[in-house]
Amino acid sequence: MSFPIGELARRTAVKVPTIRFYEQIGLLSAPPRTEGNQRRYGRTEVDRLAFIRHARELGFEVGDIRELLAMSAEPQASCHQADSIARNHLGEIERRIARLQALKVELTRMIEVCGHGRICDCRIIEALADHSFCATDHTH
Amino acid sequence: MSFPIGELARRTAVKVPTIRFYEQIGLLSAPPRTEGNQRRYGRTEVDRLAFIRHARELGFEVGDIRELLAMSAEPQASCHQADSIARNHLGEIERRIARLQALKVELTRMIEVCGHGRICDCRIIEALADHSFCATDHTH
DNA sequence: GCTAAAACCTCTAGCCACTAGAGGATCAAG
DNA sequence: CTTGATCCTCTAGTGGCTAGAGGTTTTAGC
Repeated sequence: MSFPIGELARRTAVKVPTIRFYEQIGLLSAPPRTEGNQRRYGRTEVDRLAFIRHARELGFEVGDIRELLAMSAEPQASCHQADSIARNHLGEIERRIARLQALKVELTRMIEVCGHGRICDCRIIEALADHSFCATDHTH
Repeated sequence: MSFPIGELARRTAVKVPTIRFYEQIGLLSAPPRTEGNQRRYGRTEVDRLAFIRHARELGFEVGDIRELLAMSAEPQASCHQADSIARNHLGEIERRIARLQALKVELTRMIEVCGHGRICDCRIIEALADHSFCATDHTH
């Protein structure tokens, strides 16, 4: 019914120092303590921490998670905001994918033209030195 | 022929504090100074910094760039190492793309099932709370 | 009841690649 | 010789943890 931090870590697959860190930044509230000052957790914290972990795995930032948690505490409110956070995040991920794919094209091209000889003939170093060799715009 | 840090920043589109930071971590060597202790740069530094910037834009880490710079200083050596750094980096990018695409699938699915009603009916919050709703494995 | 080991505690510092700001010196133009 | 832009160093902050020091509490076995 009441267990220490290591057990919470095992149940949620979140490391012990990370749990303490989440408490420090206010994602988890401070749990009751034993007389000897050790944290004791219950079922509630397992659920909340699993939620946090899952959202982090999906790439949500801590700020987003904070808002999502606040929303889930108000089940009568509109879910419009949750939807909007998720959509923004999706947009961000799509932008990252696009950028990485541009980089991939460029790197592949660079590697293909490598003569596998000496540095002085190598197009990799040359391509890095001169942006004008590039086909795509990979500036931030 | 010899210009201050702001001019180097303008020519390479690298910010002034970043240039000083690169000097601090040894990516750029310390340039000569005026009597009044201000840095003065020349053509060499423009090229080197442009190389660094381009490699960073392509997502290479500072450690990689250090090695690539060392290689470009030895034009007679084999370019095998440069090739290997670039290939590793490409692999890393491909892994990141794959992961982001899995996240995208999951997020899209989450957003589609949002009922646009109240939090208590919203599948976004529910999906975040329970990993078993997920179709793909997006654990690290 | 006692001992030993495992788990817990707090606190500080480190990671990466910068970025921001304070507080002061120097430079170039007019 | 003044003014304003640019330069200097230094410290601290960003995000999301992770690692380690140095010490205390808990728990299991005897």
